Amino acid sequence: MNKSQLNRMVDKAKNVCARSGGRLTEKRRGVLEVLLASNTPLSAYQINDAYNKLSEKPMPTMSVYRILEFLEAEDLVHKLSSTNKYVACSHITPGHVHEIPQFLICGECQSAKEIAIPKNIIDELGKLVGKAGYTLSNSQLELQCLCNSCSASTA
Amino acid sequence: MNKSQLNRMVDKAKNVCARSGGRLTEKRRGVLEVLLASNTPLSAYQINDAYNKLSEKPMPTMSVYRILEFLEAEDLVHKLSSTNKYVACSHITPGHVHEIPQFLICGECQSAKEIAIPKNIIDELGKLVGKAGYTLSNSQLELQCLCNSCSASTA
DNA sequence: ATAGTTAATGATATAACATATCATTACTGC
DNA sequence: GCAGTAATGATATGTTATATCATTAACTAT
Repeated sequence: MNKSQLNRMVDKAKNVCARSGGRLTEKRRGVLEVLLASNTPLSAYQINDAYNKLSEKPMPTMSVYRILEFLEAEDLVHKLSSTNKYVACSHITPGHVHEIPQFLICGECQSAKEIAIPKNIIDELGKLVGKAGYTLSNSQLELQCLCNSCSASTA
Repeated sequence: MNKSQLNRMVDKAKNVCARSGGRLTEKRRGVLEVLLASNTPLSAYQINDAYNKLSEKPMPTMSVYRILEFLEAEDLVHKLSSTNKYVACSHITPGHVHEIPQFLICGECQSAKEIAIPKNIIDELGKLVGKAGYTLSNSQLELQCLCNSCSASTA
């Protein structure tokens, strides 16, 4: 993502926060920028390192976790629980109705792509789940995949 | 799971290992029994604690991880990567062809149920993934749910 | 049966991921 | 500018996982 795209995203993020009364502070913005600039999901500690390289003043790890928590609540960031990594939401738009995010994670290059899974597939899953005596609550799917460029170079 | 069911499972597990040339040692059997006896998935450290309560000789954590790795390779145990917990496979049968396991995890009581997801749903997912420029590799779904008894008591 | 080999486990250290808690600073509304 | 709230800092600790080298157990071939 280039500089001007990044700035546009940050502007949108500011608006997302404004709507909810949240404050996109300097540090929160910094963490979000680190994620927006990254090609792959990052761990909290990786984010911390990246942030500290850019900023004069290092941030304690604790703050990174707190900030990630905030950004997740604003739907600006998602956590990939299968890999313990964090990724900027690819639909940062004020007023955007967030569906449950679904991710394709490349096992080779670690890239992650956020996709939408059509309602009918989710509904089918929901029925199955129902038959098994459960009810879907928050089903963020994280699918282990290979991306095309990695499967090309592997082959 | 009662004692005789457990023994049957362990016997089957022994056969599963025999087929692959693996050895179901005392300790590996102990770890598997801990998981079979549990109502919920357990972390490696919880397994360690449970094992150490039963056995005279405590086992180092490292061994638990190694044993879990072995049991996973034999498809006797699955790891839930969204919760970092381990669960005994519910289809321990020698010669059983393992499909990708799918789990429903109750966010309230933590119970996990292993289910099969029909091929057609997986195929639909696979098509979607293909359109996004990825290929499914190992897609163990872990769906966050509520089980019926928890949703009854919550309501 | 035993020496050589491989598999399994023990012991120890350390890395990676995450939360708890109390103190301090910064912003916000009056 | 003061009171109240939100954000961050500092520090400690808990939890999950891997690396590595030493030791013990089991299997194999002679």
